[in-house]
Amino acid sequence: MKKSKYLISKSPSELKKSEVMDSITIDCCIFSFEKGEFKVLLVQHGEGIRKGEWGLPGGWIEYDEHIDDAANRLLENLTGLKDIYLEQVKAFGDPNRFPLGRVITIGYYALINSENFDIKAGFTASEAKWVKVNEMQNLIYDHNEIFEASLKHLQEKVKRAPTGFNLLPDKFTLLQLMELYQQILDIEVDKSNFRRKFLKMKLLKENGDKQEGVSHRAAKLYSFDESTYHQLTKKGFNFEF
Amino acid sequence: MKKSKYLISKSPSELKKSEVMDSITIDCCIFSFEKGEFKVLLVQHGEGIRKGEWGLPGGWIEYDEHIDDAANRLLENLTGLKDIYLEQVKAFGDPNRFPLGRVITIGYYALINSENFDIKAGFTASEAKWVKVNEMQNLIYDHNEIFEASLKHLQEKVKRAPTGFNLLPDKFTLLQLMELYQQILDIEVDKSNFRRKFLKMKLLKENGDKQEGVSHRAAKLYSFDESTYHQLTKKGFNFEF
DNA sequence: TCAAAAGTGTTATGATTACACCCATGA
DNA sequence: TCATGGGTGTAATCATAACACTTTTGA
Repeated sequence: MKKSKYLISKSPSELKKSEVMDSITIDCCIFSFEKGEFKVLLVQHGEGIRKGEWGLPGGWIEYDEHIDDAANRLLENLTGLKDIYLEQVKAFGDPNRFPLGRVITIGYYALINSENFDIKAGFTASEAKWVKVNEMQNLIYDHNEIFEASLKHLQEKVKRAPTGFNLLPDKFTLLQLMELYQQILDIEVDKSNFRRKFLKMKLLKENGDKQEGVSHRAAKLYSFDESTYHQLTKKGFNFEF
Repeated sequence: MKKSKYLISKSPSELKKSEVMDSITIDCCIFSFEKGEFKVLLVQHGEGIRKGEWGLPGGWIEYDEHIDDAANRLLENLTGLKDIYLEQVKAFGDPNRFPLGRVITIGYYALINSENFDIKAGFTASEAKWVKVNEMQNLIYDHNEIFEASLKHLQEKVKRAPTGFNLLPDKFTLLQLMELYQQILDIEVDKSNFRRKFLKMKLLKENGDKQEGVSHRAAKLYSFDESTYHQLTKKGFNFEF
């Protein structure tokens, strides 16, 4: 599928079944947390009437493809990564959201661990960029609305399930985790209280490793203990701070 | 729009722009709480290959109509009620969810106060029925999945915003409210603790009225105080029990 | 030895839980 | 007077918030 999402060359009803769905698309907020900064990936539109403007990456859905699979395919094409954490936000259906015809879009968000990610896998530097979540610019179409809804959805999710781990490397320090929560939720938390609360949950396991090459006391490294999470998942967690 | 949602007489691409979107629909869980019972509205399909089976009410989206407006229109046609509480759940996009072609559906749920609702406004008795949420039967297509997702969405919503009031009449007793929470969340709560917690929130106002015609001590009637809610809404509520 | 971040301890306050108990009303 | 639901009180326990404090490390 080489066609740009935003270039409609024929009217939707001329498209054949064997191609893609003609009036519905996917748009995706890809979040990352790199060097303590919470960011989203934007792409520059290379074709169509809004050429050069920035928006969220998106694409069409193939006729016999699950919408979740379409989002995963899009993500893999863009980043080269498989098995990314992905969640649907909702459908956006203002009839005027897209100027060239009636197109409903389904918003998704993805959480990637930018450690093993190379933006050039999908794009050259001029076509994609990371921007800080709290410094979002004006985006094409209704993409600011999609971004806001995705962020809100992630904030709610992160408060009741240990979702944030998907943004961190396998091993991380407690203060990295704390910084992550602070930035996603846009709050300040007390270090001591954060430690106590998180450690009490038994979701983290130590393996004796410590930070290396830092010019201060080396912090213990933790990893997320999925097994105890699944045991406790029924009860309903509360990650509020 | 007289066409049944589930009867596709022409292939989607033959439909004209001036009609409806051809590969996307709305399905809606309509919840009510009547005589202490938490229920959903099911309709019997009158046309198409699955004639006679039960499912959620649904319909097409017009070409120049917002999806939320489509859901509202559907709801009004069905119930005769305007300004119903309505929320989108998500899109459902399994390519095999609908046997006659590729149709993605957007799930919504509505909360109605069955006091001022007459099911016959939209349907005759043989075409629609209320079923208890905890006694759900097998439904057509993927409607069980849509129902489960809607219920979960409502459960989450009700825990962090005073949403449940939409299911109650304007004036209600504390124990009716408690019964509602118990049924939506499928939990048991302590009467005394429920009272204390809810009253401390200042979301309820008394107006001196009491129950009438009951064969036990008459309970005070409360109503939801929207103004204090909006003052406090920033802080983020916690309705967990 | 100093800065910088890691990590610990303490206390007041408030929320939650699990009870037992009393009250008002119509049948 | 009794059944039925309405409504109150209390004490133990647990969670949270706001602090001050100590430890380790490389430069």
